[in-house]
Amino acid sequence: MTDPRWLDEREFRAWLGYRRMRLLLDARIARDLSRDSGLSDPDYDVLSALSSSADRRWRLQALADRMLWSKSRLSRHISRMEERGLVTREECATDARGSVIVLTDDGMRAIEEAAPGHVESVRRHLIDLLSGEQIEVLGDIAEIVLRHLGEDGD
Amino acid sequence: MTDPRWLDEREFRAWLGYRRMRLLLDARIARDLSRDSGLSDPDYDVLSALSSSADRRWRLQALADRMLWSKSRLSRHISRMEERGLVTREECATDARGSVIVLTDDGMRAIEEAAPGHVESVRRHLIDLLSGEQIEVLGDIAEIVLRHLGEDGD
DNA sequence: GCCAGATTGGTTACATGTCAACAAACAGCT
DNA sequence: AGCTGTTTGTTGACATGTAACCAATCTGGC
Repeated sequence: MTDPRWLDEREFRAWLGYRRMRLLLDARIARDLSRDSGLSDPDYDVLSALSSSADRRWRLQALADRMLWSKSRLSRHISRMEERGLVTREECATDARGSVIVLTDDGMRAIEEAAPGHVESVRRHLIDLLSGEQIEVLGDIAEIVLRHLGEDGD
Repeated sequence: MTDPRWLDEREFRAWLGYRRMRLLLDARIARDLSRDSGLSDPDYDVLSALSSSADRRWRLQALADRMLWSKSRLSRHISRMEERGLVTREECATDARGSVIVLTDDGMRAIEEAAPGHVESVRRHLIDLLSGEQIEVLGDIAEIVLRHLGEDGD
């Protein structure tokens, strides 16, 4: 490899800023969420994904795919949430191997109670700080990066 | 709390995009780094921070502050890196409680060998995908968010 | 129907992070 | 000096993520 193209000042600022923002912003929003609702960030993601389904249920693998989680991670997390009564597992009617994750009434109540505060937190620490154009560009950046990651395999 | 101001379409796109980008982009860059150099992302961060010092050494607490890590996390990570010969601990001359983390020659070699590939990876999956303006805005966003997080305490 | 290979969900072993508690050392005040 | 409260780094108990493996089941070709 020849001498690499190091990051210039502006590029480095963006990269370092992204890294630090990721570290602190996510920690802050997770802390707010936990304090206000007793849910962890992953809890919220699972409940949110489940509640987006009309019948409140998902096959484990399908849910893992949608969330970009490993099966293993989701299986473990579901076990923990099951102990707290937020979700349950049911057998799948069409595939005896399958396990269907179902949002309980308690789980639905938990996400409904947590959502307003969570949105407020996201607004306070991110969205409401930015101009409309900055929000637009952030969306663009994410779209570009994600499309690129989906395309290449190397 | 009255009815919250839910995120509109554009805001939701930015927030969800940020979340997914964080998940996939970081995983991808970490995977490249590990494959090419055998270093984990935290390894790289520690080595990078240490090598930025003229004498290759930092007090543990100061290093933790700079990296925005907890003392506990850094202490544990240093122990693991010490076993691999990347860093060592020395006693502090001016404070008998203190522990000074020192980058070894092997550690310096590791970061020097890893850096070009890492920069290349960051370019390929992020920086080179974006326009100059988008890079600028990303830096702006991070600056705004980080300044805000630093200011408030609630 | 039967078999080879893929898929599904779970589990075990392990890596890594958090939190609380701790001993040792420091710093400021009297 | 002596006392008190703070700072420093480490550790034990625990929460949570990953990787490799496994048994059960499904699938498609024969």
